[in-house]
Amino acid sequence: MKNPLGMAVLGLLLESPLHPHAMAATLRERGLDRAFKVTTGSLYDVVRALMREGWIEARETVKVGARPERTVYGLTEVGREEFTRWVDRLVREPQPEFPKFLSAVSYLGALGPRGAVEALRERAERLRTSLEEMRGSHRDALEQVPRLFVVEVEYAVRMAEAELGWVGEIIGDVESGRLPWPEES
Amino acid sequence: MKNPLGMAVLGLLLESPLHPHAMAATLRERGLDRAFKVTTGSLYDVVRALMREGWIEARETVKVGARPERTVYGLTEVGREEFTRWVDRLVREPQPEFPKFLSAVSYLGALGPRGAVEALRERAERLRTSLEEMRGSHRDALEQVPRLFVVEVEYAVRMAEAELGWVGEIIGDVESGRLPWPEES
DNA sequence: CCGCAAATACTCGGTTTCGAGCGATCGGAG
DNA sequence: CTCCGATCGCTCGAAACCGAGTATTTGCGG
Repeated sequence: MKNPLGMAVLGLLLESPLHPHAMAATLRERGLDRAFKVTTGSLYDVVRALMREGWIEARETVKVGARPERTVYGLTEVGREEFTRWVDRLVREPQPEFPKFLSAVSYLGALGPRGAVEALRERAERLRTSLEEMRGSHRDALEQVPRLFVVEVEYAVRMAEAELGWVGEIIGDVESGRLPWPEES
Repeated sequence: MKNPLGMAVLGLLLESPLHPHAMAATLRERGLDRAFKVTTGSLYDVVRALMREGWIEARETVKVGARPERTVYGLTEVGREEFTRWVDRLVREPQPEFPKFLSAVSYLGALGPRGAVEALRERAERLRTSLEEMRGSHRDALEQVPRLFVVEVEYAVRMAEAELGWVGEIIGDVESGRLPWPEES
C-alpha cells in the first residue's frame, strides 16, 4: 500500500460508506484531485488492495436498473487506525520526491542563457495565472468550510510563490551575469 | 517517452558515449540522483525506449573477461535536438504534481490539534537537517564546478526553506487557535 | 416525445516501473 | 595464495498504473 489515493479513499470512508465512482466524484467536488492523482483505473485497483489488507469491507451491492452494480465499501476498525498512522507518517517524514522541474533545471545549461531566460519567463507567467486560480478557489472554499479543510491549498500556494520567486531571481542572475554560462555563450 | 530519467541519459551522452551502468554511476557521483529517480531496472528500460525512438544508438559492445557485455550508447543528431526540446518543455510548463506531503496535509485534521503539531514538529526538524546537508553539498560542489551546474540544488534548498517556513507558521496557528479544529477537539 | 450529450459505473489489457536476484570479477586483509 | 565483501553489469517477472472502451440511464433542447 503505497499509493496515496488509498489514503484519500480511507479519508472519505471515515465520513460514510461509498462506492468507487462516488469516491472519485466526491474527491473532485472537494478539489482534492489537486492533491491526489485520481484516475478511474487506479481507483479500482486501490480499492481492491485496501480490501486485501482488510482496511475496508464491502457493505452492500446495489443494482439500480440495468447499470453496472455498485459495490459500497465501508471502513473497518483496522482501516480507521491505519489511516491516521498513514497521515502521521507522511506528515512526519519528508519523502524523496522528483518534481519534473527539478530534473529540467539540472540541465538548464542546455538552453543557453537566452533560451533559459525565455523559457523561465514563460514558466513565471504560467505560475502567476495558476496562483491566481488557487487563491480564488481558496477564497471561495473558505466561505463554505472551516480553514482546516483547505490548508493544503495554502501549502500549494506557498510553494508556488516560492518557486515563482526563485525563477524571478534566476532570470535576474542570468541577465546580470551573476549566473554565467561556461563554454559557448 | 515520459520518464525524466530519459532526459538525464540524453544529458549525459551529450558529453560522451557511455554504457548504462556508467550512466547510473555518473548520475550518482554528480548528485543528480536527487533530481532523477535512478533505479537500475528503469534505466535499462529507458535506454531501450530511447533506442526505439532513435535518439541514441549503440556504438560498440565491449566484452571484458567473462562479465556481461557492456553496450556503449551514444547520442544521435535527433537525440541532441529532442534533448533541448525536452528540457525547454519542462522548464516552460509547470506539470501537475502530487507530492505526498500535499496529500497528507489534506487530511491533517485526522491527527487532532495535538497530534498534528507533534508530527509537524518532527517534520520541521527533519527538514532542518536535510537543509543543512543540501547547503553543505552545495558549498562543496561550488568549489569544483561553475554555479550553473548546481542551480538545481539552489532550487531544492529554496523549496525546502519555504516548506519549513510554512510548517512553522501552521504550528503557530494551531497553537494560537488561529487554525481551529472543528468538531471533537 | 425524440434524439443526443452528459452522467453513471466499471472492466480490461497494454504499458511502465521496479527491485530482487544472478553471475561474474576485483581488491586487499590475513 | 585464498577467501570475502564490494563492485560490475544486466535480466526478469511481478506489480502498479492508467486510459480507452462499454453499456446504461438521465436530462433537456427543440
